[in-house]
Amino acid sequence: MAVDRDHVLRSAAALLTRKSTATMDEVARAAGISRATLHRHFAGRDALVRALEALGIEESEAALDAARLDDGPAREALRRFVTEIESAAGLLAFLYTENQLFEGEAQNEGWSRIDARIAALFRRGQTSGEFRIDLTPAWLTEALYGLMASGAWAVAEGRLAPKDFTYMIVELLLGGALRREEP
Amino acid sequence: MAVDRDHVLRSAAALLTRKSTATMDEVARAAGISRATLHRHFAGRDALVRALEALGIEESEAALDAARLDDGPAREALRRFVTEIESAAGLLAFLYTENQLFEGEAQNEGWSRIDARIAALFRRGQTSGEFRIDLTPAWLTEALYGLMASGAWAVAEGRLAPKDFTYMIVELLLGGALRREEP
DNA sequence: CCCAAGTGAGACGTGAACGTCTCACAAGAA
DNA sequence: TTCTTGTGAGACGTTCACGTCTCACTTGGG
Repeated sequence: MAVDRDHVLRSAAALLTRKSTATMDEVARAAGISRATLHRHFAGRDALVRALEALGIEESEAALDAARLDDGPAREALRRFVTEIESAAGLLAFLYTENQLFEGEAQNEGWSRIDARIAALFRRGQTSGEFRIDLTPAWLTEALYGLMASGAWAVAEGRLAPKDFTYMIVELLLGGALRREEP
Repeated sequence: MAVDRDHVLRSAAALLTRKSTATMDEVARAAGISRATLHRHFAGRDALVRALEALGIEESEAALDAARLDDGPAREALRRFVTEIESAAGLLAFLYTENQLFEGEAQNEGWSRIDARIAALFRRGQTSGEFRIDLTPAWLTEALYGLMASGAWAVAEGRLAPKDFTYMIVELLLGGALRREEP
């Protein structure tokens, strides 16, 4: 009888990834509940987005934990992270663009924590000599977000096979498009 | 007296890059005209977005022409293209996300032409042995869009210096994050 | 069995943005 | 100067999604 809050959030995430302007009614139907019930659990669209944001942050931090960013080569840590985050990539792509229009308002501090952890990984790679130092950790972090969003949309629209998601992102981010003699 | 259509479009592009949900009134004020006059030139929000789309396509094709994609090493052609497109990157970032919600409707064929030309550049680079072949031209094209959007937003929000825009995008896309002994 | 809690369906009022319209005014052309 | 054209300001009605509310129904617990 009781609505599964987590199921509602994941349905909403899946829908909003495809159509970021979906109405509350569409969100409710996608979750298989009525608009009234949706409002009983989330005061309004804003509250829903905030809940999705919290979910996105939670999943990101879980992926960061599972990827053990401090262990082994930075490149392998990055690969583990992208593998872990894949299932949440669509949600993150939605939140990434949604954040663009929160102009003025301070962004959730959770994102700052996540940014810092990812940037620290790139910095560690630079310090160890694994990564080049002319691309700043902040930019590499930003680029990772952009590639994840592109990858998530490409998968959603059938332009990229889901199984290639991690490989394409990690290989491009780490190795770039240029062919190299020595791997 | 007569309104400068091009000026209106560029104002709208600049505003919508920052705030994609801006109202027609905000767009009008940003261009320094009244809402009534804006409606005299663009029947509605949809028509405005279509006009912006046409502008984005026009600027993209102009950049493609100016970059002479068929000349010299593919990597240099790519660098020329990103340099040429930089001034329109914000507009393209807006259109890139806006396209996500045109589900169902066929996208403007102009984008198909542009996609094809960029993908052809990557394919040329692969054929010549310059680029690796395990990353598909379609994905490299998608990734380029994603990085341009990330770059444009990062610049708009002050996280990236405008002068570094081209370098960061091209270097990451071509060379990746890994440090290499031989350049 | 009965009751309480949660849900679905739908009505209702609200507010925002839209698109249209009118009218007065300013600028350039005749 | 006079006339024409385009603009600004604002009023107006419409649409759409929102948030709230009611009421009947279902489901699970006591």
